[in-house]
Amino acid sequence: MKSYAICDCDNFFASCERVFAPSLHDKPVVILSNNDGCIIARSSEAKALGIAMGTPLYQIKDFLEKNDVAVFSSNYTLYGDMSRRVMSLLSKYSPVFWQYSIDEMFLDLTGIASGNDLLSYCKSLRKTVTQGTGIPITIGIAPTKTLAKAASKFGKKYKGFKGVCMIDDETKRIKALKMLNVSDVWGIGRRTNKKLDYFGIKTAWDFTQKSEKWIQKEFTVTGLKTWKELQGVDCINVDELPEKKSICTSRSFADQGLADLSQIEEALTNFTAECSRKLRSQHSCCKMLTVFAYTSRFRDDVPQASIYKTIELPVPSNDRQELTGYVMKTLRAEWKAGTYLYKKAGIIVWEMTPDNAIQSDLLDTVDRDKQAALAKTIDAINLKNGQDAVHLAIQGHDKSWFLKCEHKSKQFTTNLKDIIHVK
DNA sequence: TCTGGGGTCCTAGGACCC
DNA sequence: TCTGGGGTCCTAGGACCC
Repeated sequence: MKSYAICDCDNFFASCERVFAPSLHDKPVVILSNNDGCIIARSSEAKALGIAMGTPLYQIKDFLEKNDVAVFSSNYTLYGDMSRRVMSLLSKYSPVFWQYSIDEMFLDLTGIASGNDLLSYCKSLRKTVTQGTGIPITIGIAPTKTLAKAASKFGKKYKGFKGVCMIDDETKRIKALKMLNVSDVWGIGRRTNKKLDYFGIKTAWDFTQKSEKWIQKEFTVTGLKTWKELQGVDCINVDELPEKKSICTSRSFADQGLADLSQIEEALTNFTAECSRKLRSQHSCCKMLTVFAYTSRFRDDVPQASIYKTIELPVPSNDRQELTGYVMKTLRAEWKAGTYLYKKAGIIVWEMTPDNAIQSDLLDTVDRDKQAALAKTIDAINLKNGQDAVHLAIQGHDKSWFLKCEHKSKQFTTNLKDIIHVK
């Protein structure tokens, strides 16, 4: 039998902020999305106040003030760095691990220990992470990943588990399934839950009592995988080091949005720069590229428009200048006459190939070696002097379209000038 | 007035071919 | 002009995750 552990940071973004603001230890904390738009993370105290995920800030601004809630703009540099510290500690506890998200990691603990020994192993792991980083975590252990996720739900909900919950025999499995709402099962979302509700399926246990055939018919292969995993059959496999199949860089624009082509051009050029950097960092080139821009779906008082155009590159690339050229050409070709307030835009790249295996085109006139050398040099300069110290002219420098973030904490861990002073 | 960003996987349906 | 079915490939969009 397999043993998987899911290690999940508690209220990750809020916990990161609290590491550097200890006075907020028992206080409600919320984190805002880009543009300070809506709530994307909450401390347990904030959850207890009934603040829902995704609530627009303007709707609850007064409520936050009244309840003395600490408010932060998102600081992804800080969260990314804290995540790296946590993941590095976790990965020392098993040769087989898989980082599932910024704040979660699966460990394959098969054969490392079992029963009470496995429990102690994970308790010591939890202590190491909390002491080493200041971030509290919860660990769920079970023979399948879906059951491990369920175990971590219980670990978070019931304090008696002290952050480590294990489902390792039939009695515990059945008990857990009967206590678990089917909507809380990993892989069951809102829509599926609605359908399940219609069939009178309330708990994970109810779900597992249906026949395999029926599940397959109503919920396709995805539902069937979840069904099997809940029975204890390990069938969700993951790559240990997954290469991304697509990379997306997109943003919403502040306030009403942007109307001018030149502003969207500037924004998209910056997104392209970021996207090409992500491509180069995983040593990939992309063959396909999508450019998109939308007006706000929440507004019916202004005209709506959307641009969504995919192109195929003659030769796969990860070069900023070259990709920018394609993006500009596509945007200008798709630009719609009339005045529209674009609220969001971005680019997606996919169909990746390794950057050392590019099949060049006979008609390709670009000197690929020269291009790669230039990109490498610019990346090195920017690493040393700050992102986009060297940039394309069209990227602009006033960044008028750029993000609103009025409550941002400092880069405590990644910028020397923001380091904490000890008196 | 203000409402996130970045992923994966699956399927329905259109285009095309025989 | 009428008449059919089956296969593949592609893509937009849905559903889910954090």
